[in-house]
Amino acid sequence: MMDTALKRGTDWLAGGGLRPTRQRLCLAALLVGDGENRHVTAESLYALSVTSGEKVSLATVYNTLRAFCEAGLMNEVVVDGSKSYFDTRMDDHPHFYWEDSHELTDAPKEDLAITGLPCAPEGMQIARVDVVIRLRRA
Amino acid sequence: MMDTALKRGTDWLAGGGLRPTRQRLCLAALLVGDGENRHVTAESLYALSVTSGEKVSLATVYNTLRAFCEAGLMNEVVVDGSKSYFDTRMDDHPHFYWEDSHELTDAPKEDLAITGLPCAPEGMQIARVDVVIRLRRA
DNA sequence: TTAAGTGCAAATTATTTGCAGTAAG
DNA sequence: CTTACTGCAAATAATTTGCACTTAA
Repeated sequence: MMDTALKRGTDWLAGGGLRPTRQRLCLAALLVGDGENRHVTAESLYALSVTSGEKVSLATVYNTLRAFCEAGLMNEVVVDGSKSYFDTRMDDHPHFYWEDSHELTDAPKEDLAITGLPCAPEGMQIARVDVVIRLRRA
Repeated sequence: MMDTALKRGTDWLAGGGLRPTRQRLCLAALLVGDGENRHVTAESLYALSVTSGEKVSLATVYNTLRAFCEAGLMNEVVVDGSKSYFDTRMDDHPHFYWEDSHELTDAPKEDLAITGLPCAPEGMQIARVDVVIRLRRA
């Protein structure tokens, strides 16, 4: 009997039309295995893979995260000039960025709305609107 | 008679309580000399200094931009994981990020409003809300 | 079989730092 | 004077790439 995390990862990969290699399955299971959405950096996902016993090389983690984004399975979120965060949740939603711990989490979307968004300039379209709520210790 | 750009730069520096060295005056004049607000990267400001004839070393441009931010004269804006942008405009306002040219410009603020912003979690306060409108060629 | 995927180590890019020299107060 | 500031070159940090090897289809 196939464990749930692995199955979820397999399905998720298939959804992106990506070839299910050992390393991709491992990372997919770590990312979506519990059905929750997750925010990682290349470094943090690499650490997870090491802990899980199925180590994937750091370069491959980078390449794989990029592949997942290109396949439309994840989004890259930019909050901090120094690192890239990757989010398994695909709908447009705001983020909390914890300035002291450098962590990224989802912010409740429910009631948030942006009104009076400027029109895109001539010949351009709005690809996405990123909203990052920066939190500081009170 | 002191030229306007230089005077503006001098006043601006004084406002931050920073010692007016040759290099800081040069960069300040390039940044606020025309009274407009401006978006630069360390690299682009360095290039400007070279063109202006008053070259400032790249490392000093980095250190100086950082000093200007700490003095509350500029803000760092994060849009792209690979570079840091610095904005001379200090009020909270949205930005346009041109995905193909990697340029950052101000978006009209007038009518933009965010409603239903989630409350800051326990013990935290909202330091800032960054809104980046990503533009793509239509 | 065969093109896509992988690991490693070396290469890049953006940024920071150590330190000896220079200048502002 | 004396402490902050500067420039350079070397150091870091995050990410990418070249290339020989492995593996899914």
